[in-house]
Amino acid sequence: MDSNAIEKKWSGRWAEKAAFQPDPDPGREKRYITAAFPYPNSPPHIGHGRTYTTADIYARYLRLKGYNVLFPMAFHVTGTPILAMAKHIAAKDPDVLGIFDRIYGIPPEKAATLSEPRTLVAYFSDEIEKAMKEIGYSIDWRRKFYSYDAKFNLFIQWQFRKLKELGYLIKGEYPIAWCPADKNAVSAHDTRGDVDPEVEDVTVIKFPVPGSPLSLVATTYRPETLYGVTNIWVNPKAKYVKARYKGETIILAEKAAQVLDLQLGLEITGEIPAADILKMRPVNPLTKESVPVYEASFVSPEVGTGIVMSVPAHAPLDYLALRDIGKGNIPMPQVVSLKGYGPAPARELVEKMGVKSQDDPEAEKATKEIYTKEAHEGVMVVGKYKGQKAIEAKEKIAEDLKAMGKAFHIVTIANGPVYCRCGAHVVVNILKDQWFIDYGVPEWKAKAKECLERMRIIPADTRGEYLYTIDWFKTRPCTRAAGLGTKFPFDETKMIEALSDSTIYMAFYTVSHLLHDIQASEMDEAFFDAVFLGKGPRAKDKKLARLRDSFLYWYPVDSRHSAGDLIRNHLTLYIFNHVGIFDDKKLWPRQIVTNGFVLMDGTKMSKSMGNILPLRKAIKEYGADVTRFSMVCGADLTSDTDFNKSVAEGVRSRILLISKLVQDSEHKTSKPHGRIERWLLSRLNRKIERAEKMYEELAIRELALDIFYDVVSDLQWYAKRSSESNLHDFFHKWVVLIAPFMPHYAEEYWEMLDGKGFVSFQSFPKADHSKIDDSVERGEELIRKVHSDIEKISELIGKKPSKVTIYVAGEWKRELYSLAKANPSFEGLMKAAAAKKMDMKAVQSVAKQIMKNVHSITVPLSQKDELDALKDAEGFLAKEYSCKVEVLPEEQAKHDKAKSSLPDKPAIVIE
RNA sequence: GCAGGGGUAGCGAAGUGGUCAAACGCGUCAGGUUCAGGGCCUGAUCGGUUAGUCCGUUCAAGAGUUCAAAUCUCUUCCCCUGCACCA
Repeated sequence: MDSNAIEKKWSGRWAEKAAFQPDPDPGREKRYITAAFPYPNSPPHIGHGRTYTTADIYARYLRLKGYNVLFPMAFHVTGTPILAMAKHIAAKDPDVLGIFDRIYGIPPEKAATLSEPRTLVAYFSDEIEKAMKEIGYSIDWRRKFYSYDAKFNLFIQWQFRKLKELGYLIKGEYPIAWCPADKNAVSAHDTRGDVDPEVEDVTVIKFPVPGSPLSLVATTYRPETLYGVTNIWVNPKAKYVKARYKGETIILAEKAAQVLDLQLGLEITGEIPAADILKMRPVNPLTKESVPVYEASFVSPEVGTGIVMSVPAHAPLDYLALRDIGKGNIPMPQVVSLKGYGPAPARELVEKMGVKSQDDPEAEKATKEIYTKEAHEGVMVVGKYKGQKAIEAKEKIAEDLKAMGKAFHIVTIANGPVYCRCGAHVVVNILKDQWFIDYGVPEWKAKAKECLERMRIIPADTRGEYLYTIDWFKTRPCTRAAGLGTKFPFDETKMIEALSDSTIYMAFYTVSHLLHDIQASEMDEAFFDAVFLGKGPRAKDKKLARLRDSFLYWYPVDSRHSAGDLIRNHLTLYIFNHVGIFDDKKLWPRQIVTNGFVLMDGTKMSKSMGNILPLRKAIKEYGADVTRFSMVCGADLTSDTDFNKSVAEGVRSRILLISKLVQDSEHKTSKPHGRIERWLLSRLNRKIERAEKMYEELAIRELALDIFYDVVSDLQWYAKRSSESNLHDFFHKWVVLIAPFMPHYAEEYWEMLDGKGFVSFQSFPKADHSKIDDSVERGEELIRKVHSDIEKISELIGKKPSKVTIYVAGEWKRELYSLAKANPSFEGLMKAAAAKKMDMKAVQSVAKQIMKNVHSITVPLSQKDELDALKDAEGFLAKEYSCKVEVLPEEQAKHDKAKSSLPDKPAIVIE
């Protein structure tokens, strides 16, 4: 059977019959499944497939359970990455073109035509759609849209108007990493070396200079150490300036002033030579002490304010700089006590490490060590917060100083210096009218938590992560200056940011295919209010009733699927926005399912490694069903799964084996079921019973092991044990069970087995309890054990058996097991046996065996059951070892060894 | 640092108190096959031992609870992920 041909055949038929294009059907219960929509800036690879495959398996399972199931798909094109990709292509970026060529097989000529964002989107979304069709996702493609479609834009703008009405949209200041040359926000992919600029608040403390209106402003990460300041540092090689800031005149480095101007609004009034500063005696605002100003080379005019306060007891650099100018012996007031150190931990460590000077690279190591240690273990020994932890005092002191006007804070690049690709030094800018969504509103948070509580979360142990994220969300900027998507309705020069426009789009799917005959101009506030909220002036509009009905039929989303990394943003935003926009709790999300990633041959797929397997290539090479299988069955839902050739090959060869067996059992026969068929069906019905629960819990891996791998090994055993194949009944049930995993083969098998209609729409098999037969299964286990024992023994004695005799333990030995259960001690058992007047000599040796596992005794099969099983296998065993095989009860023994037979462990005599 | 998740045989990965020397898959080794290779089949794969057995030592390290621990408790070490404007 050629898998690609089968796939084509069945995907063709599904499409032809519009099998997966459901419409509201009030007579049937619905299930609505969505997965995070793809971002088409490159072709799909197998890593993209896991979430959708999981969702599709689930959707297909629910269909078998009789639900009317909707599984739609669309494309997310919002934001800058598509623009960036188009730009790279336009610039003929060799890296990008090389990856397309080598990995995805897109020749440079073809790639060159994709320099327009919309062309690029069209091409890659088409690739994704094709791949998704080829792999057999049961998606309703009628509902497809792009997040830059005009009608979708109107929907999103409506959403934002609602958020504003609710008071969730606010305007404020926001610090961002900024390139002063490009006059643009900077993120990781805009910087040299792809450094992600981290912004960080830093405290600046004012040291007023007596007798003048001036203040020196010192930057510090450790305001609590202000008690221990001995002096101020400036760099004599740097230029310093005076600047007006909020009615005061402050002194700081010129470079610092330029950088900070953006956020502080400084007016530079003149230069001031470092030599003049060195003569000043500024006042510590906390201790009111006058301190000298000294020079130090470690002070960088670009970091902070270019002025640093010196706390030699706790800052290695400060101590080193003092020592460098011959003042290493001045008194160093202690601020923080640190276990294992004396009153000046910085000096102690510096001496211990033998750091040479402030320019010694070791100085940084010492600094890091002291800072982290003191932050976590340090306790204040002076001041208002004496006795408190340094880390707590730090915040409080900074707040106190700010409240008194003796300090302020600035925002800097924590991991600086970072450079823009244009070469400019990245600084921090404060955006004055940035729009935010305020996820900090307490009622909103409370609703989000309520929703979470009502929701089913799979895997269950990720629930805490959602809760954490809900708590952690504060205000979140929701617009950007550039990118594709939707214009922000209250400032059309801005675009709605990419995570903010994809929070309730699942509602849009319910009507997206019904909008053809509705003009965009008609889709106003009242339109969306009517369709999605059922209120407003058009709520009774008959024309909109169909849309409203469709929405109400499908909503809420019964299961949302995504990779686990989206819990921290998208999935939590999804919860927030649903509970925010939709008052009716019946419309709130019901379930979220998250999964891990796909590894390629054990390592993370990456462009630089070149180990990316394009999805369409995988499908072509291994077939759709094998690819589906290999993507999701290798690991638990949460953990990463490995896609590799040998796993895929293993799946394929198993499918081939099954195909062969199905071919042999195409038609129903009237042949009766023998013991081995009964065994197989017993196993199958047990699996069916378990499978339903596993499907409900999306225990994909367990399912795969149980209803696929395990079934294959059952079938292999069956093939050995049976003389002729009689599997029609078995497959008729099993094929439906496995169909969600391998829909194409399942359809093909179903057809071969004379099934009617699509297997995709059959009923999930019911476990037939009358077919579950414990003794048959245990009997078969026994046969397997005996089979392998014969193998072992004949190998050990180094000869092929010419005759095998199997002695089955007598009934009295079995009775002993029951007695042992009631009397779980050696003496107890012996007494009980004596009371039954058993042959105590024989009992003793059996009892010894039993006592080994007295706490976990299982009652063995009866002698008759064991005999029946083994006699049934006589022919099989004889064939296996090409010799005569005889099964006898122990009582008919012709050999001493028979005595050592035990329940579940017949004696075997090989001659 | 904070939060979350982990450390099990050569590898991946099950296993949450007894039936565990530990599923399953891969790899490796041996044998078989109308056998180039590959595939397929059978067996082995902690050490020792044996007519199918039994014994010893294991589940990051250490301590404890228990008749019984990979599984429960405590301590330590190590690893991974996230920490915001990035889709």
